[in-house]
Amino acid sequence: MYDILRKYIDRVTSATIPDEEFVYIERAFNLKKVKKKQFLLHEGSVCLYMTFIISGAMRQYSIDNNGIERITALALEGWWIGDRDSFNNLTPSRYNIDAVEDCTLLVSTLDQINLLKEQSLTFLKMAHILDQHHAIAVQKRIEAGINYTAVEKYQYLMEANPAFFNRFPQNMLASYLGLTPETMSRVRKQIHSR
Amino acid sequence: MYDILRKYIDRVTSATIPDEEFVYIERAFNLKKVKKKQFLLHEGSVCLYMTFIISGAMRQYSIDNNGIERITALALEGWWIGDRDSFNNLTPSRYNIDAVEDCTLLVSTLDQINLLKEQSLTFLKMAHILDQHHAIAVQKRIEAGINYTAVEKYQYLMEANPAFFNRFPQNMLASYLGLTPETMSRVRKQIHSR
DNA sequence: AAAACCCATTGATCTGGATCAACGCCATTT
DNA sequence: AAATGGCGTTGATCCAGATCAATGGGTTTT
Repeated sequence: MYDILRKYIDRVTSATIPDEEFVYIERAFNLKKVKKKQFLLHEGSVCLYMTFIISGAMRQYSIDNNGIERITALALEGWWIGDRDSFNNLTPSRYNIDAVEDCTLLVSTLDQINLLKEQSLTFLKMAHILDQHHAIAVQKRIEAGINYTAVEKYQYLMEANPAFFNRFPQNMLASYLGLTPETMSRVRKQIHSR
Repeated sequence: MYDILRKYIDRVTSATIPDEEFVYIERAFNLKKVKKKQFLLHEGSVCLYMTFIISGAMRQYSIDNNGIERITALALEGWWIGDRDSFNNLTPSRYNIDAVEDCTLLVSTLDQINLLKEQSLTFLKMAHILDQHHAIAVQKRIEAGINYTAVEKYQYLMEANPAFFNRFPQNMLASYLGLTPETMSRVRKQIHSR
């Protein structure tokens, strides 16, 4: 299990993490399995874990004033998921996180992560690089959300995260893009018939 | 000039940076003045500077396929501005950055920043905290862009960045929110008449 | 001080995507 | 094998916000 995380860290940092350093990482992360539809975080409670997905698919969403789900994040194996704000500041989260497929996870608490950042320079470096990647990806998502038409949003998702289309149902993708399932369906038809 | 940056770092890190460490920071940043409408970055060229604004107001924007400006970022004194993607990866930027008011800036190159992160642990810590803040702020902007109505977007901006309203013209705020100036004007009227 | 802009405002019209409604197809239950 | 419920599709209608157009005030330019 842990070797998947190990390979991931090596890849992100373009380095090979030494065994004696990886020991700290193993110690900081706990294995956790969740079944489909099981929750990792409930709205109103503090997000206690930063999670690395070994296998499976998860989603993060909030419930708006009209009671409908707004998906804010989708994640597959090799991705991180968690509410950064709640996790770092120990404040109640506005989000729910649950499993879309059965998942194998590696989870770590804030204390464990903070300790780890002091113990492993490689992990600190990885965290920093991830923040950069995150900032860039998120920048594009902002522009898509504000400026793009429905068709452009669909195309942006196909380009940015093609894997999502095989793993998440249409209605979740629609919610993630801020579209209704009906519009999503029509866009899909329009694009594939060309 | 530099003491403004110093106070900023102290505040963000909740610490007092020692003199001997701050010397490195002074060395890494250069003072730069730009007049209103002057450019700091042109679309197509690499973003060479990460910029801390001592005084003044700046904007970042791109030009869409129809030739209209899409403002992606607005920034005032005490804020950072720059295209992270282009800056870190030395790739051509899709954005323009120019001054909305006369500005006094502290700028630093990628090499200088990287060196500085090794020299000053406080600066590294600050960069890390800023990334956290950025991630949280940006999360809200994504949700606003995707889910909010025009009125809600206006309210979100009033809450998140009230200072913008005294410093940037309405049409820039409209572009930043993904609205037309006309809609912005109507929303404004509607909200203030209540 | 005129001219030329820039910017905000208001009105009229148009349209992309939401909403409402109905149907059919699979999967999962029972 | 029947029943149930989730999911995608299609059609009809509606509406928030865009677009088009005109006006006037303020500020910068000459």
